Amino acid sequence: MPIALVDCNNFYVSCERMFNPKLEGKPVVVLSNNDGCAVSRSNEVKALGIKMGEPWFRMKDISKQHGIIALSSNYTLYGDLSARVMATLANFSPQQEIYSIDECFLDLGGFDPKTLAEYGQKIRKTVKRNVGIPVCVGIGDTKTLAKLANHCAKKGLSGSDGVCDFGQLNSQRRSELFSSIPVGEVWGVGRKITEGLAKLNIKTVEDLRRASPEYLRQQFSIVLVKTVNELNGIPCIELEEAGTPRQQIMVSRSFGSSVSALDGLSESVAHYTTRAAEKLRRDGSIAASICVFIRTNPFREKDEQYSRSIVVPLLQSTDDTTKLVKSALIGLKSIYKPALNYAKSGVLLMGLHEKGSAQRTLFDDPAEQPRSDKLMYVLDSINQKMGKDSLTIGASGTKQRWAMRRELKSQNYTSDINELLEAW
DNA sequence: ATGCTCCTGCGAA
DNA sequence: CTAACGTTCGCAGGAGCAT
Repeated sequence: MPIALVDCNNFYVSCERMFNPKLEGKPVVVLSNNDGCAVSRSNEVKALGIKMGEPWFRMKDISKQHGIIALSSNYTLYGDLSARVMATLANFSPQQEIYSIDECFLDLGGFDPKTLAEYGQKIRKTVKRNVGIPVCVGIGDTKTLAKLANHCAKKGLSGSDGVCDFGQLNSQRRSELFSSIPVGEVWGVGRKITEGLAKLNIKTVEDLRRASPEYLRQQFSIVLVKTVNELNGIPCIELEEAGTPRQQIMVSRSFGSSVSALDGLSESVAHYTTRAAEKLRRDGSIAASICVFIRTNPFREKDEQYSRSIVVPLLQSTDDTTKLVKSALIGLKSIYKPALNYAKSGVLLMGLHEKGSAQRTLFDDPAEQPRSDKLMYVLDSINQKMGKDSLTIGASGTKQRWAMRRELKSQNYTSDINELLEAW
């Protein structure tokens, strides 16, 4: 059963180029939050040898030399364009799994196997024309093979022009191709496992494909065995369609500059909890506990280091921002240590379950739940109508000096008419 | 021996 | 001028505990 993996090329950079064509043909990087390090690179930047995750301050010199254009990440824009790409791709298959912001799997079972490469080209042309984003298509009998085929398509391996269909290869050609690909390119094989495999002299995809599953099970984990099966065309990882809500919700950020006082940390924690609670309500879930963490900057080795977290159980599972914030701030107070340079804080909502299934406590006030629901409904409605944080809780503060740096951000072209006009 | 919860490591984008 | 290094999610598996 063939599966396609469609992946956008240099997605964030491609989004920026769509609304600013002057960036076309030039070296462009998009930076992570806080303008920290490279998370998306144009081909020109890759050619200069700049690696994924390279810190911005360390590439400033080479950037000046080659006129690299750096941009802060603009998730409002990328999220919006992602939704357009996914909606377009949904037309090409009855079953779609949106795997990340820039890629999805499509079930191509039932299509004529001989025409799949052609179909892949049609997908590419349609997305490019309708949305403006370039994509590559990989096709294989399992999700792992589809991912690998996509890698080949991106690299232009085995004569592929943006589309690679492993179904077209006979076993001889496939072996040759797999022998030329380092094992670390396989989905599920990261740094550690690549190291471990190298010790066993398993270095290419072909080496891994032919390795003994029993031996790998003993040396590694069941996950790697599944990967090997998938490389051999035996499906072990199902296509998952949307529906199952998340099991945990994390919101955390590094600060724009370090924070020492409890006040500043409290504001940040209240703010992240507000964001997390919004996601929670969007999922239709409630949380049983909230974890709060703070930490100093491990890269500043001269600073005293400190990293603590605490789980605060809620008396009753809830999706109420005010209750979650109260608990989070109690937790924060208990782990706060004065006179340190904190670099980051965050919250994690845990023990999530469906809202309908709330366990009630013996001493419930029956009027309380509807009151809370009504308040959250009003809060969400106003913010949806008037914009994020039009109405928010006082504990988040107003100055937010800890807010992250985004000095190089482009406009919100697709979600704010004034910013679009400004860009013209 | 079995089943849980909590925590860490790993991988992914 | 200096210092400046991301975020969010799931899964596996071991430790620790209770039964």
